[in-house]
Amino acid sequence: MNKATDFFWVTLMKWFNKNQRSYPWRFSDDPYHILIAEFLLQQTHVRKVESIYHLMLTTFPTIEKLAGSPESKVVDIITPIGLTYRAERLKKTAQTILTSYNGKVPVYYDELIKLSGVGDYIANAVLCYGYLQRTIPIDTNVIRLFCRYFGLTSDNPRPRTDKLLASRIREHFLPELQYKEANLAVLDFAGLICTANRPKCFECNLNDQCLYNNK
DNA sequence: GTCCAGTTGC
DNA sequence: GCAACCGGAC
Repeated sequence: MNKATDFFWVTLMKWFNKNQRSYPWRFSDDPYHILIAEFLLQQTHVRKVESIYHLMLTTFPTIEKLAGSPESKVVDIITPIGLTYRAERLKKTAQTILTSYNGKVPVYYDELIKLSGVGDYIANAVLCYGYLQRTIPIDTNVIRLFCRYFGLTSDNPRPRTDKLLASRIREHFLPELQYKEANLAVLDFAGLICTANRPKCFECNLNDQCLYNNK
């Protein structure tokens, strides 16, 4: 890893140690909990997910419960956060895990990605947070932060969907240790400081070397 | 109006 | 590859 990347991670982790956010799903490494959390979090502000995550897990404490419950019961719970088609995918995925994987959330990317409603991001999130594997789920926050700081560009009008960009980040800018913490640090930093609108560059401790701030 | 811990199907 | 999906916050 080069010096600039090293400085980025060291500084970011320093910030994270003082400012990290606390969410219930961060206290679990149960792949089922992670799967539920990531399903709820897609295209949805974390604030809103906080309020129903607990209800989801108390209502469906196990994969068996979720697979055996009527879809409408899931819809009722997630209606307040929108994208209710997630209910059908959640139930379908629970059933698949039950019947095809003996009730255990798959450990392989190729299997995860086949589940209904599970794409590249959720598959990597389950592997990283649930199975503590050395991978990074790349979402809109990761893309935004890296593009700004390192001046990465994309031909794609929606950079967050740019697969080439994602592979470049995976290849060149990943930390060597503490994958889980590093991922969370990016999410928190991007959510609190390097926000989509009106980023708080004035209170950013990375602003010295940030290409976005110095452009 | 834009954005959100994205995924899917056209 | 890209729009559509959904509700609420800013």
